[in-house]
Amino acid sequence: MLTISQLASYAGVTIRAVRHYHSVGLLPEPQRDHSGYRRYDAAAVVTLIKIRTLADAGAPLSRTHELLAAGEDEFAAAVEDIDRRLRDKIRDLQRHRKQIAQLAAGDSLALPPEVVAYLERMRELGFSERLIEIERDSWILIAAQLPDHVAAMMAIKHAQIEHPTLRRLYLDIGDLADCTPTDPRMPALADRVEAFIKAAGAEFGEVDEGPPISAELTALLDAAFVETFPCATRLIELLEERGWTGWTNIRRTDHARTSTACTEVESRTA
Amino acid sequence: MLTISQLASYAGVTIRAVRHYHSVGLLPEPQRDHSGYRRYDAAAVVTLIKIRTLADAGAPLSRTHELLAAGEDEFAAAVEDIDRRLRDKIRDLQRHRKQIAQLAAGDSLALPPEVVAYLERMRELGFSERLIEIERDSWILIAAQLPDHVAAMMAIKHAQIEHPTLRRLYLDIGDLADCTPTDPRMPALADRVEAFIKAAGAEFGEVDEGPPISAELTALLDAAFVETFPCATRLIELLEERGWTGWTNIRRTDHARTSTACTEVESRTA
DNA sequence: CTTGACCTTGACGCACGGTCAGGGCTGCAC
DNA sequence: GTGCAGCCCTGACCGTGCGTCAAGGTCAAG
Repeated sequence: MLTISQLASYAGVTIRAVRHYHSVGLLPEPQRDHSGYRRYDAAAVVTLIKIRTLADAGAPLSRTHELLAAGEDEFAAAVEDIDRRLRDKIRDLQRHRKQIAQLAAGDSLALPPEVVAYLERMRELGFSERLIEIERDSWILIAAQLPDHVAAMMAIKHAQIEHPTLRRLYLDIGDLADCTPTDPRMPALADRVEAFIKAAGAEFGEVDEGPPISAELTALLDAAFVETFPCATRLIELLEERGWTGWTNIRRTDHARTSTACTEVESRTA
Repeated sequence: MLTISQLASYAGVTIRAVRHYHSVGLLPEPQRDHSGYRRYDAAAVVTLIKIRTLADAGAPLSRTHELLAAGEDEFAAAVEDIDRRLRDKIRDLQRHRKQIAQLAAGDSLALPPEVVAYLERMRELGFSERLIEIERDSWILIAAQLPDHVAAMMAIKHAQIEHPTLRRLYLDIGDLADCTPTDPRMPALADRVEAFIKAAGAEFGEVDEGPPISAELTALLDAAFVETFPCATRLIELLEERGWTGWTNIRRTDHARTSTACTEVESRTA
């Protein structure tokens, strides 16, 4: 007769596992000797090895219970089921590996590669880190909501950033990082923003269907922008005096014509 | 400002998950409004998306914590580490799948295919089910202890089973299933067992090195055998009268020459 | 005022044991 | 006899990553 540790070592499991199987009814409690110790026979070893075989093969313990008692047909069906779930798990893990592989540096965390490339380009062109960060965070949000539209929007952004006027505008906005709302450069900046929007509207015409950035997301992006650039509040005020509302999705105030899709995207600077 | 449900839906997680991240310190607790509700800003969405990105990629939450704060180098190292563990997991699961695939019918549970084939042959030859069961269980035990020796032992067993004298002996032992220790056939059976062992010893000569079935395992197998065939106790007694001890590893009593490896294996009938 | 949809904290549950804590038994050496 | 090492016992908490229920408080609309 075997003690619990002998049983465990025969089957290659821990004593704790044996007692666990007892507690869940997988392995029947054996007789006890005069001092209360469990005493096992060879059949217990066999049962335990079978349990481990099933468990090692990935079957949940709960099913192991039925499987030990099952006939050939049920058993075969159950094996197939377990196998299917193993396949699924493997597929998931392989997907995880691919995702992990794309997580190279900080910027690419949660971002598609087009956006990473765009942020790289911003760095090359000397944009302020603060501006790049808010841009990155904004695109994380957008990519999470509209993954299928990111590529198209990015193409436009890439084109824009090579446009000298707009680039100059971005650089100057980046310099506003720590300025106060009363900074003297603000009115001129508002004029330049307005001029650019008008020019863009004239150049690309009007398009009603644009990327469906929702009003809520727009508000969130605006809020993130003013959070990063406190004086942006003032800039937006100045633009409202000139008849524009919003920032991410900047438009003519109320009765004026709605902006085009292109200006929507083009005017996203943060 | 966002409520917890809005935050959760932006990042594609459940409210419960958000609160869980708070509780483990992954996501900082935001401000509360006048009625105690949590209020989030865009930065929280970004952090949450990053957390999910890492978690979806298979990083454990505990590490996610560090990863969010890590620099590029640590991050790259950590990613590699996670990837390695994913690979390991995949390898394990694939091994599980192979094992599962071998679990076709009852006999093969925890048994290598050679043994399954042997049990099949026993069935074909008309051995009693009881004998086949104890044989199967014995081999489960042996395979668990000495997986590398099973193939060699099985080769010998396969040869033995085709030997007419031994086969006849096995068949008769199988018929003892429900007999009493006083069954009149016992002495003759003991004589035949002895004769066979002697013949086998003469035929194969003596070999000192055999498969290392330990004394404990031998005792266990003997115990399992007498458990299944109660009258085996009597048979072993009769053999002891004739100068033999044990069963699985049957040998000359004390001073007599030790058995050869071949007889050890050959005499394993259960 | 009611209703239903939201929010809060707290706690249990899952699978599979690991790891104490607190105590008893056994056998061997001194 | 006594001390020690090495077994054994039960009971209970720990960890993962949340799901789910309980028992409320809050908010906006009808």
